[in-house]
Amino acid sequence: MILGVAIDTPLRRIFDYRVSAGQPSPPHGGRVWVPFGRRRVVGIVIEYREHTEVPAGKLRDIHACIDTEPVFDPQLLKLLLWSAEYYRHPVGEVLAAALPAALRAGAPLREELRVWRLTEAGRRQAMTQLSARATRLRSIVEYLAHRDAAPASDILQAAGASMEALHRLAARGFVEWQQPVAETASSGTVHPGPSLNDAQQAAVEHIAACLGGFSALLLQGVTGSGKTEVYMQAIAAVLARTGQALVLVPEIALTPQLVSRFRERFDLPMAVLHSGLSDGERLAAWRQAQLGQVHIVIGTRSAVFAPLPRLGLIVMDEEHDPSFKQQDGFRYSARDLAILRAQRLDIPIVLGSATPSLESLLHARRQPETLLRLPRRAAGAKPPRLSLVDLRNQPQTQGLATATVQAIDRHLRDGGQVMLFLNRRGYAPVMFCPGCGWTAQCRRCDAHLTVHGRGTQLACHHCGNRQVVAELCPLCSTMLKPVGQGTERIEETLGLMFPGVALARIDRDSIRRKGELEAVLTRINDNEVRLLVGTQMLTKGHDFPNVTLVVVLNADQGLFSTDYRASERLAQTIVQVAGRAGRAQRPGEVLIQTEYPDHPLLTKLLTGGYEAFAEGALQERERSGWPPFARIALLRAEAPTPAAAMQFLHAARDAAQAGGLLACAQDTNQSALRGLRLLGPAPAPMERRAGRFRAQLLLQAPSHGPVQKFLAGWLPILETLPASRQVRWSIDVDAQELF
DNA sequence: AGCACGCCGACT
DNA sequence: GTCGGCGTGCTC
Repeated sequence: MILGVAIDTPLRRIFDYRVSAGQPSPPHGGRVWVPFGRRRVVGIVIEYREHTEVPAGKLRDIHACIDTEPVFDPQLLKLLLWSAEYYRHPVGEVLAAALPAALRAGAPLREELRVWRLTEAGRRQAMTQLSARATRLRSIVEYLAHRDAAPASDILQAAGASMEALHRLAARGFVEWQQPVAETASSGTVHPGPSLNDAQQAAVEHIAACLGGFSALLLQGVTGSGKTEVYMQAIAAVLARTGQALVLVPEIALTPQLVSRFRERFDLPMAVLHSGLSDGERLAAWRQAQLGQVHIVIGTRSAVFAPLPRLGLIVMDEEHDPSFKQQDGFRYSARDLAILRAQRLDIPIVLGSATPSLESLLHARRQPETLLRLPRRAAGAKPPRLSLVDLRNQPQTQGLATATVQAIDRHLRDGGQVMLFLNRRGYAPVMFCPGCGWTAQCRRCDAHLTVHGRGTQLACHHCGNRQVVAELCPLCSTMLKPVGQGTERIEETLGLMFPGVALARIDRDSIRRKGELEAVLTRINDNEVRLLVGTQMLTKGHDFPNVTLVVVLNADQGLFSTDYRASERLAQTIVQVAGRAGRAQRPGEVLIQTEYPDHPLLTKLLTGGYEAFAEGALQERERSGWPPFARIALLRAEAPTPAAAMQFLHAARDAAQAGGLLACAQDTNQSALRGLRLLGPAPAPMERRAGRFRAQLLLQAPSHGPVQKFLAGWLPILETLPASRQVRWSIDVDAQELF
């Protein structure tokens, strides 16, 4: 019998192994130990065959089976195999990404029920009575001597012994096993939620009516409209049918507060899955999910692969968030895979957002019955009033326009809280020489160094490189000057303008440890802090009931980007930040500082809100042939020299030409590659990063069929290109950021 | 990615 | 005379 085995390696193929007739054969989707080169690795069986093309001299036997049951159920395995193919990523790495590290390393699938310990006799006499030559037995005793009890797998691994050795010790009365204490089951009740408004009620009823079949529902609710409440009541309906629910959120930062709201409502076993867990915690959560012991799983991106035997509903919160697309390695979109998973399981998925992705809006436009709207804020709070502050015609102090300062002062005196949003951490983005125009650049990136610590330190935000700042210009010895504003400097300026007003800054530099964010948020909600400055961190999900004024300090950054998605991101950010204002009784005000008050993005957003902006953006995308009206993939390359990266991409392009792949694309009749184009290669917008030069080649087609067809023919050729050895290259299907 | 083999510079 | 640099070749 021949097994097709997926191995955690960047090689884009599976490896065939033999299993002899007498050996126990592992299940499909189960793990095996196999010899691989000179290593012994864990692989996952994904094919059973009678024959193989592999020459007999190369074919090897598997070493051992690890599992008697699959680690991935057939549905999940199929989804993973599909993903590997779709994202053109090596299967072994894809399967590894979906498995907790412990299982990747060969840990048992099921938690071991037995723990082994030394008996009293073993503790006193084993070392003296055991033969000096029984090294394995002695090391087991030694291992157990300084701990209470341990599962067999730990003991055997540490002692390098086999189960037989443990049994021999048991026979001599030196060790014994016992069942660990069973966990207490939770009561399994769902507390009633608050009463819903009409829109919420309609949404919950609609979702509940969809249970048991596939539908992709967009829950478009303005910030503060009570989306979480809708999720929870919809989940209650699934639980009532004994189903499991999967809740996906963009960031770990959002999980603690969401989890605590869920725990208050659901007195049921739940699990949390995110990158902040230890290997042991992740393994435990994964096992509980797989055994169906937990009813709800809340997790970040990779939780889309969580094993859930009775999955009945998927909820994806902040569905538009870019962190649902993995940005390195296996570049999957958790959003797209969650929809696919729901479709294959024939269950509904709820995509929630105040600022839906254009993909979701297009889908809702084509199938209006899938759109659920929450147009009003839940607690009867009024929507915030947005206005622009024209930076061209008034004096500013350190990036704060006079009108802005006056507004801040007014809100503070009225007893409100003020939040300032600036997507730029540090003190100043540039260190500049007034004498000769020199600026401090990163040695390894095409970027300015950012000034930190009131001008005492320089740091590169792209490669992490840090250095102490020189006071004088290295060229002309003039005193250097920090130019522009970051959150640190805004904090300093506000401190001088509003002495005595308690101030907090929230960004990656000020929030270092776990729990620090929570602590600051508590101080804010207790009204201890009146002025808040922060980056993205402020925009995501947190509730600030006392904030009455929100200021967006530099909206202009995203207005003229080359990235086709930048304007969508900017609009989403502005609307999300604006949504932080006036969530309780007091009405909110939002000020957006700009040099371009007539820019269509801003005027659309102000007069018609996110929907008007999105409408315009969709028309623009349709006209120019970008997603969601087309599909793209990006071939990225990075190398120690700019020439090497470009050479590889040119070679890749030529190879497509030579292989006839592009000729088909230009053929106007029924070619499978119709309408496909290659654009570039071109250097990345920031060509040099961390000392490596980056370039990209863009693939564009009217639908994903041609993209897939093209990549299937192209990738095997790329692997054989001589130029590929000089570069690190990767393919990004449905790329979201153009480098 | 690992890991080993293999052929040229500064050291016990 | 050896330790060790990373080029290149392979993994069923």
